[in-house]
Amino acid sequence: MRLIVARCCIDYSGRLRTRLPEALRLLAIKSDGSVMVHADTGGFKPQNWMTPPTVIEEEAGRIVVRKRAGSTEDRLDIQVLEVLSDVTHDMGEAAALEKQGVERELQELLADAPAHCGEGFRLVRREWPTDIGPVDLMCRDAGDGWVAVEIKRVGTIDAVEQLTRYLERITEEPGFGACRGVLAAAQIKPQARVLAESRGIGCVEVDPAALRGERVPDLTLFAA
Amino acid sequence: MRLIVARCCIDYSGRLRTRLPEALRLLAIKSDGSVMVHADTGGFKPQNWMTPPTVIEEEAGRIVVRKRAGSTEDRLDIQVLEVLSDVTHDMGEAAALEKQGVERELQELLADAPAHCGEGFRLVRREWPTDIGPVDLMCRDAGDGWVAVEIKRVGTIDAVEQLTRYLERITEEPGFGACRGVLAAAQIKPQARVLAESRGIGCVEVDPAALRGERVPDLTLFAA
DNA sequence: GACTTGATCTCGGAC
DNA sequence: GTCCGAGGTCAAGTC
Repeated sequence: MRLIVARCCIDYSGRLRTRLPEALRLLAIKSDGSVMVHADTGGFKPQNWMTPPTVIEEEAGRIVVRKRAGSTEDRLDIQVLEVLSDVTHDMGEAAALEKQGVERELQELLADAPAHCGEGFRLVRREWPTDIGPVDLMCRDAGDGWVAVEIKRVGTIDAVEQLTRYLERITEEPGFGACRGVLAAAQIKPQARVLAESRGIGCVEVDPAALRGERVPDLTLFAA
Repeated sequence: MRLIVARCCIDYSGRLRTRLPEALRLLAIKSDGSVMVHADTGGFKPQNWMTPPTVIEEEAGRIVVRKRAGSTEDRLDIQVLEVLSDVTHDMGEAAALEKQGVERELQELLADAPAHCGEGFRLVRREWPTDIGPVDLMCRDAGDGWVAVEIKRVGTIDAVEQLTRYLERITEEPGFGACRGVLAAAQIKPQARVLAESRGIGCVEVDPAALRGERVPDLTLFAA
């Protein structure tokens, strides 16, 4: 990785055009050709960047980064006015990031314990297919009625729209005339709740930590 | 800005939990408290990061970055095993990025030339207010009928949903019973087009470059 | 302060 | 290849 601290001004053209006036910035060039332009503020997002594959041309006082983007070209034109530092480090291979706690995990937990989505719910199938995408969980309720469950980490108005589209499709199929909808999420936004209730869609907030803890049920609870 | 190149392993916990095994990485700490962890590959997104405001604690072989996140805490725990470089640069103020070619520009161009959204369209108002947000352009068509125009750079299924919600509200108002909807975008996704047409919403693809070129109309076209 | 929308989003998965 | 959905989205603007 090459790290350059320099006074520079930068023009980008591609899907849009931008200009960065003269200032001190960090230019970072990764060994895979990634280029980032960072100011000393503004969080993790660069002011400008280019993802691989790139072509980097360098001459006195100027670095041009180019990339084919379909029929057109992405171009980062860096005018280097003053270099304060320019160092390169050989960093070898990086290891991949391991994640837990996202939507997929929540779906697995609720598939194992569908009653958390509603009294007496039993799982029929995960990823129930429709022609506009899969329903996360298809269940039957205590009275054997069909229930489509949409799972999100955060339940928003979009999740309600998505579930509504699924229900439109499902209720067109024979045998599903009475299919209900339930939105299950770790957190449900108030406006999503209002929209859901106005459409007869149920809302359930679930606690991932509690579900995780239940994964091995305490069978002694009902013993003795 | 402080730039550290070090062999390290990192644990993040917050909305989710992640682990990064031992490897050489760049640790960048901005003067506003932003922290980024970059490998030598993988584009502009850091493997881990923390946006301001943060609290950074440092002791031998360890950097802990913390942040209040509601009732819980975000925490980046960096075990530093070997430091190859550790430099700090004073970078002063950065200048803001100036953009052109995004949705706002497209709205301005179409407001100046609403006929590109449909034959004989005349602009009544930009940002027409409804109680769920503003309609980009409210127009009347050649027959004086109302038309709500939603503008996107890329027209997706979400844009159709958004316009549908506006139309639901507008048609509830007296005098708008016949309001039509048109989705105008530089590019419209096929599935969005299908959904739009199934709901009676029109689709128009517009070329920003052509609109830009028309901005100063060639009046001599009709002269002499 | 909460919520909504846009983004050079990025990234992954499915068809 | 194209499209759609998730994201520790981030960040800006509005209510």
